[in-house]
Amino acid sequence: MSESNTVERILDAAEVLFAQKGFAETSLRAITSRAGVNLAAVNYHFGSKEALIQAVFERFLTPFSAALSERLDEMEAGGENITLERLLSVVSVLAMGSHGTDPRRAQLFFRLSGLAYAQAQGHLRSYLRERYGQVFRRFLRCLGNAAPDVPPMEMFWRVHFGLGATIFTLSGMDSLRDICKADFGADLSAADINARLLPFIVAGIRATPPGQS
Amino acid sequence: MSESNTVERILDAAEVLFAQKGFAETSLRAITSRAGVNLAAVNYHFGSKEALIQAVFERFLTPFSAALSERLDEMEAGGENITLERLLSVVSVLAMGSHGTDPRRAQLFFRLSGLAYAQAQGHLRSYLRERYGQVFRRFLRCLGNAAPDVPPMEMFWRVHFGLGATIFTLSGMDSLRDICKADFGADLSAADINARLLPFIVAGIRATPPGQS
DNA sequence: TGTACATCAGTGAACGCGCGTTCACTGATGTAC
DNA sequence: TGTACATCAGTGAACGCGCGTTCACTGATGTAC
Repeated sequence: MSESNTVERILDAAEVLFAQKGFAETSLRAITSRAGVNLAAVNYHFGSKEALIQAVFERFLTPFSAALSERLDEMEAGGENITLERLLSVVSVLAMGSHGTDPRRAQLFFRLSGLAYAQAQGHLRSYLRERYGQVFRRFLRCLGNAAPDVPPMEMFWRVHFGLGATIFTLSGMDSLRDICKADFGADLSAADINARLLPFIVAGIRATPPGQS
Repeated sequence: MSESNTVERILDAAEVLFAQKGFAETSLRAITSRAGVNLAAVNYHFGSKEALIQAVFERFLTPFSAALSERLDEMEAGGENITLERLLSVVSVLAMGSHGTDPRRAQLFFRLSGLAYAQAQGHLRSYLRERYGQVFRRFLRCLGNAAPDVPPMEMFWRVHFGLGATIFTLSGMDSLRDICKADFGADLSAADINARLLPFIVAGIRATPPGQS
């Protein structure tokens, strides 16, 4: 392998611990000790804690956004009529599957995204925007084509509403699932929750915009 | 006043700084220096940083949940038909207005809630659940009555989806508003965004549940 | 009315601790002549 | 083939810093006799 094993182990450990506790609350000592590597290795390989955080996101998002781009290419080339449901389920499947087959990875992904939005002082947010903004805007355009009744600006907000519902729910999924089990006796999987999210978001996006008949 | 001025000033400063940076990233030195009080005053009045965090939430949520309870009493006593739109707009108005008339306060509230969900290691989340869970469950029951076609468990999830959309959007409102202004030339107020959230959530909650005709 | 004591908000300085980062160093591997 | 040097992943120990918390103390106000 061209990448050293140490780098991967640091990223694995950081991913889990950041998702569990947050960025500021996770020390490099905790990460390196979990990874079984020397404390100084983080600064040796990444340069700083901040750069490590970005690297964790990059390892998640780069394959994801590449796969999304590719799927969008295929769908557009196919000339088929691309529905809202289709677009959202493609994203959902890619998010769940583009990091190996471990569904726990996908949950980490959403937890980290939630943290990133809540905590990031700017460095992370602007980095993500610059790095992945293009794919995001393309996806937004596809959504607009699939729901031509919704004006672009309305769509912009509704996508963020849906993103918020997704990130918030999947980021706090464990405790919500516990409550659900205690109150309703139903033991839901991540896929079950996803299946509930989709119709909610589709209906929200399709809602009659305010100030329209 | 029975409460000392120092206590209020600490809470004011903590509220703003926590919302700006997060809990771990905000030091007691930053808070006390902004408040213009002695560093030791936080531990004197609150006992610890953790207790200060809880106190910040309590000052927000206690008047809010009391006002919500009261409004629900009124509505139920009135015998009127309580619609989904009505319920959600009551919550929205109370959240916006129950902390004086300053709309900036409401935005802080959502930012803090987002942080609480993302960061809270448990102490804050379980504290909030214990302290305000009853009002929340009552509100959930009202929603169930207003949309009898949605099964209780489905409603549980959809309310959290809507909560997620709200908290996520209003918590990151400033930067989303900037993007919206840059991309669409529209300068939206918090009230405008709220007006867009409401139909999205109502439509999402009313969506045909999966596995139903 | 005067004195002794209790209470309490607030203070200034220091405490020990864990943090991210740095630095001189090791040892293995590759390269040039 | 042998030797000298360069590169590079990784290490162990220490650095200085900012953190939350503690503690002995002050000064004002209230209370008992």
